[in-house]
Amino acid sequence: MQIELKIAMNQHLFIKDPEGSELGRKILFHAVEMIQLNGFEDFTFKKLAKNIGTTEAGIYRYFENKHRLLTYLTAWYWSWLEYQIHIQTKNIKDPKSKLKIVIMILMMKSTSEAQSLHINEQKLHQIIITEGAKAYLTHHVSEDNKIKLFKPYKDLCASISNIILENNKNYTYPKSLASTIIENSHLQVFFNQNLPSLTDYSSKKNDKEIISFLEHLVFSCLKIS
Amino acid sequence: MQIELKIAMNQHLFIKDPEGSELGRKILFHAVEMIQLNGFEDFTFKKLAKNIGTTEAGIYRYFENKHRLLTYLTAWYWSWLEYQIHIQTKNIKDPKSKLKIVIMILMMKSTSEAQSLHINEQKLHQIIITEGAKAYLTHHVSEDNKIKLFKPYKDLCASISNIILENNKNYTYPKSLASTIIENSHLQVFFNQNLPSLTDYSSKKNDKEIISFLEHLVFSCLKIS
DNA sequence: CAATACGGATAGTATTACTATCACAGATAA
DNA sequence: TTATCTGTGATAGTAATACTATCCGTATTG
Repeated sequence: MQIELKIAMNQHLFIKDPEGSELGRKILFHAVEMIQLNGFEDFTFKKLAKNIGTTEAGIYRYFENKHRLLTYLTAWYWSWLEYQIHIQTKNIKDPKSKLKIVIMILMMKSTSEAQSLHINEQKLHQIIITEGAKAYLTHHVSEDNKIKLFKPYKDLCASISNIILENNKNYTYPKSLASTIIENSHLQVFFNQNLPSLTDYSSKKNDKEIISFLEHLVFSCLKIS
Repeated sequence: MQIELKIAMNQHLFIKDPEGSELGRKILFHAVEMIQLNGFEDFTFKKLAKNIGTTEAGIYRYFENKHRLLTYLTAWYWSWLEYQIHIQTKNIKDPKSKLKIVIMILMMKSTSEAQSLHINEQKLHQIIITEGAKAYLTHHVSEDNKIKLFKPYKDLCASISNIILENNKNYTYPKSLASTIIENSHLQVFFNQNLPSLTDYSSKKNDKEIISFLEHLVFSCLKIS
């Protein structure tokens, strides 16, 4: 059984809904391929158009500019993560197990059967590791925030925050700890792959130690052994 | 007494040493002003040249491109931080106090008397919060790493890592924890200023709670009460 | 049948990110 | 003293980027 997944996206993230047409879906698919392969700076709408077989103007009918497309992809990713957390923890009683599942999902070691057809989640995860922070590290973050572009991130953070509080209802900084483990789960992978002397992991391929580090960090903060 | 501070920079960070000439120092000074004011994306060599009263070609004699200039500024910042940690902890015996000083320095709440004449450390700190990660979050991070552009970051991380081990010599991930608190000290400030619902702080202006969060995190990991 | 949506094709502009060349003034070295 | 080197200014030019605009055909729908 293949369950298709459709995530509702904020209207301001696009001009025309890319999931609603063939060309739109091609844009998403090829954008993910290209950004993952050569990075966001090298990525241009002209190259994307050429890859798809359409024109630059064709892409601009869907997205205002490439930064908005990146914001779209990150928003999609946050929503997808929150959905994963929701379905994979809903039948779990033990709060500690829930938190471990959250970390596994953040590290992409656990995916439910539901898949998106035109967005490759593994490749998108790789994009988020390197480019995700660029979606909000801008001079226009406040305007973007006003039109709710980062709502999926906040919702994800709130979900994880609640699971943190289930583990220790007296913990003072549940949201800060949530944003810390979200960002740090990406950063530690990036460092392990590219600047390993900023970490202590013995293997570049295996993420077990990163997971162990993150679990230790979270459970230490929450005083759970 | 004014103590001037001169930081030795990797030769690959520039074409001509900007600290060695009047124009070079103007480039650094105005680059910091401009990037802090309007962000790195808006910053161009043409605008910088106009602000200084020189030409675009004049800037290119000092830096290959604007990304390399950003890398220069971040490298300078890491070196400066490590120096601050060195002098401000050298007479401290208690490892826990040392670690608290490290956190204060990362949060720019503690500066020694030595100052740089043409680089404003407070403004540079603001730049690092928003733009610092962009220095390494690139497709060419490995090549940049090969020519040692990130050595100051690694040295800083190693210094903090050693102080962590002084607190708990059995802790398994001292460098990972060091890179975590470095990056997170910036991120939590950014979130507090721009996306506060990702945090739990009550004041946008006061960093006390961020410091308290970071201290709790570190000392929990190290099992120190 | 008319209206509208979708997308292909072409053109054009301002800005960005450089590269190259020439000229000149002041310091230094032979 | 003359030659040279260094630092900077001035000007020009190019390829690519990041858009914007217009036109036009085709498919869908009401």
